[in-house]
This record gives sequence, C-alpha cells and structure tokens, in this order.
Amino acid sequence: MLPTMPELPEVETVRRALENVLTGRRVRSVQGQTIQMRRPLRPEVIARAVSGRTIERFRRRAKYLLIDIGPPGHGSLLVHLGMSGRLSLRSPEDPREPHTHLTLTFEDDTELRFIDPRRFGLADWLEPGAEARDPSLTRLGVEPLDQELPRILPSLFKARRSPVKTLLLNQALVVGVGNIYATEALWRAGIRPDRSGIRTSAPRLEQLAHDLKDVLSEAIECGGTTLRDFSSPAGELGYFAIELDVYGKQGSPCPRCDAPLKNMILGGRSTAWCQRCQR
DNA sequence: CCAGTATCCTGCAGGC
DNA sequence: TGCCTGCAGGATACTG
Repeated sequence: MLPTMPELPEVETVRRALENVLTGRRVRSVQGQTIQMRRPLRPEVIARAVSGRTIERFRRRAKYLLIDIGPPGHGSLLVHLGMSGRLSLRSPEDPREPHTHLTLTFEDDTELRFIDPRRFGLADWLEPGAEARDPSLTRLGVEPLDQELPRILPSLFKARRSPVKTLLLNQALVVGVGNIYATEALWRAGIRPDRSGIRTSAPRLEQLAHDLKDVLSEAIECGGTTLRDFSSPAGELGYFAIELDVYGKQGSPCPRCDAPLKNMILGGRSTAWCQRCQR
C-alpha cells in the first residue's frame, strides 16, 4: 500500500475524528520547542493562548485544520500537515515518536501530538481577526466539494495556458487537491494531464469537476469507514487505504483498458496516466 | 498578472 | 553491510 499524503480527504478525516473525541475538552498544557517549519513554530505563544482553555470547534479550509479555542472569539490554532505531518492521540506512557514538534495535553492526560519529519507543515496561533488577514488563508480558491464546482471550474481554467494538472494543484484556483487526487481525477475524466486549460472544452472541464468531487468524496467515505472500524479512537488519525486506480502505478495495466500506464513530469511532480484513455 | 523553476526537509529505495 | 544518490512533494519565493 502506498503512503497516503495529507490532501483534503485525509485532513477532513482527521477533522472528523478530532471533532468526535476532543470537542469540549480542556487543554491543561502545551509542550514543544521553537523550530523552523513553514513558519517558525512558537510553542510558548500557543501555550499561552491555549492552556486552560476548551476546544470549541474543528474546522477545515483547503488542507488547513482550524481548531477554535474557547471562549468564542478567543482565536484558533492553525495546522497544516504538509507532506509528512501527522496528528496522533496518545497517552503519556506511549513512547514519544521522533519529530514530535508539539504536544497538547488534556486534563485526563490524553495527548494530541503533532509529528512532522519533513517539516513542510505548520502549527501557528491565530489571534482574533488574524484569520481574515492570514496570507495562507486569503489566497485560497474554491472548495472542491462545493456543489457549484462543475459550474465554476471551467470558468477558472478556460483562460489558462498551464496544463490542467498544474491548474488542479494551484490552490488559488481550487483547494485541497494534491498530486494523488489530481492524478486520479484526470484519469477518471479521460483528460491528458498536460493538456492546457485553454485547449480543454468546457464540457470536459465540467466532467473533470464531477470526477474530482467523486474521488474526493469516496476517499472521505473510506476514511469514515476506517474511523468506524477503530476499536478505540486512540492512534494515528487520517491515514487509510483508499483504492487508487493510477497514482504511483506507472508500468501497471490501466484498470480501464489494460494499456501500460505511463509517467510524465509536470511542475516537478510525477504523474501516472494512460496514453489510450486520456486525450 | 501569469508561467515556470528552485527551495525547504527527512526517509527510503536502489545501485554498487 | 554500508555508503551514496535520487526521489517523494505543499506552499511559496523568485525570475522572466
């Protein structure tokens, strides 16, 4: 099984899991060390803001997790899992995983640990009002699960000269899509990953929007199934085995036509695709 | 504004 | 066995 990178479905699965387990719980303390990530991690700032406070709500925007800390209007903890980020629910006696950068300890000693070996992720405190000005959040495009996506996506892509794959990864246009689900959606829609947006018809882009919504929804559903199967809520969150058709399967037969899947590099990212099915 | 490339970082796979 | 190299990629800085 391939490792599942945190894209929208994984973040949404983590959000739902945390919502069920931690909503209304009070944080006793916060531990961590100042470290360079996408933004400098500031555990002492987070500790001051969060210690003794109650978790009010878990929200998701794009691949960002927003943890609202009570009382209303107090602020939010912003978390991005980057490439290798994980959140795990543990007990104090569980051995500390390498690259644990931040730990929230709750009143019953449960620990929420943020682990990220590659440090492409971030955890930062957002003061009231900071969310509306934060450059990471203000430059974001449309949520792909928005029911309007099939209407919006063609208008966003039709004037662009970049390959459609690159456009899918552009968070200023559509959010939450990474290399895995961009690759899968293009295969489902039968569109060559390197076809330029401007040379892709509106109906085909509309089809792509539907296929993107479908694959993301199915992955979230799969994550929900995984959560229901947990005997206890403790452990790794958001990592589950969705059945992928083409991602990482260069050389294997296309599930639709059996032709060997090819590989192309776009924007420095490898892309599996079928030369027969995708045009 | 747009398009394309470099950069950050660690773990792991493959070659010899 | 162990060392080296290259690859994996999300967001963003930078260049043209």
